[in-house]
Amino acid sequence: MPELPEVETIVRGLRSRIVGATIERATVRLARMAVAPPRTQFAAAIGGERVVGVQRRGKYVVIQLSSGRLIVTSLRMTGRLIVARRGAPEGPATHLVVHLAGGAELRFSDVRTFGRMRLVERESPWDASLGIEPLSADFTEQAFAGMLAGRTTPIKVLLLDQRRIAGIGNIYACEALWEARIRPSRAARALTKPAITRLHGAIVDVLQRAIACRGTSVDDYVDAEGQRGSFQNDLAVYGRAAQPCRRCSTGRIERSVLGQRGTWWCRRCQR
DNA sequence: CCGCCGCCCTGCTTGC
DNA sequence: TGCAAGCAGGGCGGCG
Repeated sequence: MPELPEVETIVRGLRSRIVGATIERATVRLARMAVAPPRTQFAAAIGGERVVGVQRRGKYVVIQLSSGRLIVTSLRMTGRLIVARRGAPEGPATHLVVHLAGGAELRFSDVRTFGRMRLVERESPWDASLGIEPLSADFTEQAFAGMLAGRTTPIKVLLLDQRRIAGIGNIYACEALWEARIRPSRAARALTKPAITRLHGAIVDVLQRAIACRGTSVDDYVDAEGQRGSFQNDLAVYGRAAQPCRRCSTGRIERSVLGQRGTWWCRRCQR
């Protein structure tokens, strides 16, 4: 499940490998993986473009093209973006290949086929519905407090809402709430000022630590070079049902469901 | 604007 | 042991 730290790691890998390269052509093997504006063929449209930059926005990989257009990729749960030499062994479920001049290719694979690669016209407000970047200067404690004010939504559900904060997924929502000692089901508006301060800091901290570990590989995630991350070794709660809490050691990690998503937490030290 | 629900899809887990 | 049903989950469209 690529979330912000995984996508950031992928983007950094892509940046050093495909910026400056010219796109010769693309092969779309599974049509629904490639979305383009009406009456535009994705593969034909990107042929001849040059890659001028690679950015991250929330959980999206944004490849900037010389025409000013963007290739915006959503990896969802099992999507992978890997750069390889032409002819090198190919992983399973490779549904789209972008062939680059010089013999490299960008491979987009996805076992569950939920991922999408979208061609976006220049000046398009494609990310208008995405919220604040949690690692940017805009993510102040005051801005965060403003999102929570008056909301009865469980705090964990709010953390997953990409319209407010962009990039947090299930793993890091669980981990940040544990670090801040806040129960995931707590109504957002019920957080005290000290709790908001702790959670704001925990979000930034856990995301930065995960980036330093090149992401969490609990299942499918690998970076642009096909390498796994290591933050799965540092997880305090996610996927650790029935195991002792790493902080209080007497509490056992519980699993419940919030907003249709598995949620892991310590009943003893998260309130 | 807001929140909720169902759908998309396939591999793994569960239970008989 | 074998098989089918159930489950998982990010984003999006539809609905109230």
